Amino acid sequence: MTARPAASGAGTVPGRPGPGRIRRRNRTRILGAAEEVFAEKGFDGATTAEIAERAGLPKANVHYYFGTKEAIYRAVIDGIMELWLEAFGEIDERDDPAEALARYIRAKVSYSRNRPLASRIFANEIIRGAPVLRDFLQGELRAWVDERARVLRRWAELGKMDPVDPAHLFFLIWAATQTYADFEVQVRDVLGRERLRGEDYDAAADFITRIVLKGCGVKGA
Amino acid sequence: MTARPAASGAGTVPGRPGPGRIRRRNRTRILGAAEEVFAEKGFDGATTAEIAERAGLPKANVHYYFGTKEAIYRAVIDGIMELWLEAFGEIDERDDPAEALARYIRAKVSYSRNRPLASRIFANEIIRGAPVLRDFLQGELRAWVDERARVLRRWAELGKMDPVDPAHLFFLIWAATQTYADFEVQVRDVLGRERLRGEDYDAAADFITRIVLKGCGVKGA
DNA sequence: GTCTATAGGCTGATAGAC
DNA sequence: GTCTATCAGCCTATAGAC
Repeated sequence: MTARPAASGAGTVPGRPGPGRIRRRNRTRILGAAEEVFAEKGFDGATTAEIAERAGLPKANVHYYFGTKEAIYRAVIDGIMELWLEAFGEIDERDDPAEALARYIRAKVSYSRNRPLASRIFANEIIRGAPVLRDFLQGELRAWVDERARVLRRWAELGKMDPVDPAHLFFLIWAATQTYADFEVQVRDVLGRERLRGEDYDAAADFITRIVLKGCGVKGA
Repeated sequence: MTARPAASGAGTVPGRPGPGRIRRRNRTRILGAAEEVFAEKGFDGATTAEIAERAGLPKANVHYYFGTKEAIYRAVIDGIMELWLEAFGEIDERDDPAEALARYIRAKVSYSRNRPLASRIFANEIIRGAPVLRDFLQGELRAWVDERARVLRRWAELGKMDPVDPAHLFFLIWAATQTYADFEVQVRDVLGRERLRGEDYDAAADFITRIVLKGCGVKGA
C-alpha cells in the first residue's frame, strides 16, 4: 500500500527483467504463501518460518521484504479488501431487484468457491474482534449498507418487493454465501462429498437466490 | 468425559465441602477461563498462562488438572457439543412446519446471544478444518441432517411446504443465525450499535424466520 | 539483494519444596 | 493438592558475511 517509484530506471525495457522484477516476484510468492498459512492457522498460529518455506525462500528474506509478521498480514488483508466491495458489482435503484439480488448472490458464492482462503482469513479477523478491520466495518462497510438500504426501501415503495430490513438481509446473504468457504468442511461432510464440485456451488447459489427472492416477495422472480 | 468415581467418600455429606469440591470448582473455573481465551484467540493464539491468570490460579495448577493445553481445548469442545444438537429441540414429522422451523431458528439465535463464545470456538474449529470435530461432522451431524431431510421431504409431499434441498436449508439457517455470534462485531458496526440489545436479536430471529418460511413456501406462516 | 547464524523472548510443560 | 522455580524448544526478528 506504500507508494513506491516505478521500478524501471534509465535504460531498462519495461516488463523485462530489469530492477524490481525479482522483488515483485518474491513479494507475490510470499503473499501467496501467507494467504495459505493465515487461512489454515489464523494470525497467531501462523509462523514466518512456514510462510518462508511455502514461498521457497529463507526466513530472513521474508523479513527483508515485509519487516514483521503483522506487516505481511496487513498486506494480505489489504489485497483481500480491495475485492471485497467492488468485485460484487453494484446494486442500483434502476436495476431489476430480482436480477440485481441474484447477480449479487451468485458473485458471492463464486467468491467462496474461487477465493476460499481469503474468505477464511476475513472470517478469522472478524471472529477475533476485527483488530485490523474495525475501521473498515465502521466506515466503508456501514456506508455501503446504508446506501444499499436506500435502494431496497425505494424498491419496496415501488411495490417491487416486500419492505424488509436491509441490514439483516445483507447479514443473511453474507453468512449464507460465505459458509460455503468458511465452513467448507462441514458442508462437505454433511453432503458426503470428498470435495465440493461445481454443481454443489451452483446448487447453493440457486437455493440461496430462491429463498431470498421468494422470501422477500420480489416480483417476477 | 472420562468416568470418575462419585466424589463423596464414606462419612461425607453430599453437596458439602468434602473431597472433590475444590477440584470441581477449580476445573470449572479453568474451563470458563479457557472458553473466553479460546474464543478470543483461537487454539494456537491461546496460552495456558492467560487461561491460568483469568482462572485466578497458578499456571502449574492448570497443568495439574488438565495435563496439556489440547486436553483443556477438548474438554471445552466436549462441553459445547453436548448442547449442540439436543438443546435446539426436535424437528418431527408430526410438527407443524411453520412452528417447528420458527422454534428452531429462535433457539439458534438465542444460543448466539447467550453463548457467543461457544459459537466462536466452534466456528474457529471448523474454519481450521475441524481437526477435533471431524468425526462429529461425518457421523452425528450428517445423520441428524439425513433424519431431518426425511421430515422435510414428507412435509413437501403433504403440500405443507415447497420441496427444498434440506441440507442447503440447514446450511443457510446455521449460517444466518450463527453470524450474530461469530460476526457480532460486524453486525454491531453496521447497525451502529455500541452493543447488541435484546431487540436486535429479536429482529434477527423474526427476519430469518420470515425469509425462511416464506422462501420455502410454508403454509400458514 | 541473499542467506547463515543467532539473539532474545515467550511457550508448554515439569520438578520438587511445601 | 498447591505453587515457585525452571527447563527445553520454538518464535519473531536482526546482525553481518557474502
